[in-house]
Amino acid sequence: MPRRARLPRSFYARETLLVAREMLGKHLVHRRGHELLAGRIVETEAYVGPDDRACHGHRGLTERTRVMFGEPGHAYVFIVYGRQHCFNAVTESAGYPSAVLVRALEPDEGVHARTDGPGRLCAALDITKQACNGLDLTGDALWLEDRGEPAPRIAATPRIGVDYAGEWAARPWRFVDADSHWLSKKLPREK
DNA sequence: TGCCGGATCCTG
DNA sequence: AGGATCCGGCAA
Repeated sequence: MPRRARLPRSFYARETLLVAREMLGKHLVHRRGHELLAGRIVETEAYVGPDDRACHGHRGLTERTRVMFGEPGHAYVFIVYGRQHCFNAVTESAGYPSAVLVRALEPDEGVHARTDGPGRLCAALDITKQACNGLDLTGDALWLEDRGEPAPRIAATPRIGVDYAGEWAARPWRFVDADSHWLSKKLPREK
């Protein structure tokens, strides 16, 4: 069995909006012992630098956001509302806080629970802050892979759950596979 | 040390 | 529509 083609660090070390779009259609894979838990990414959000009021890095470097300020191609996993874990891939360059949140997957290998929503997909893939925050995405535990599938049709909307961010909340930095049935929120109906 | 808000989810 | 739930960040 050939080693799976993980996305290289150079994939992540680029403009966050571009990475967020290109992550659609890639597969997120978590190795848990002998089994793999995986899903096809159908929804992402970009969090872009210290000026973005919705980005955790906006408030500066803290213990919670340390990974986000580090090298690209690492997992930034945090806990919200006491119970939900959220998975991000760190982007751009060290010192610049930016990441792509994965908000929904289409389940494939080993996954039976719901994967629509950032907290649900982490539960379904057994991604936790304790075990996964800071993991190198070019390593053997947690990674993204390109299976050579055609790029999906992409739609952009404002990000979810960041109304506190003022004008930044309106920016269309949520990206979805426009043809997916596995999104965390429905798209506005097409004309 | 204490308080407050949150990149969500579930129930009713 | 509203409550659960608890950690991190900041003020004191």
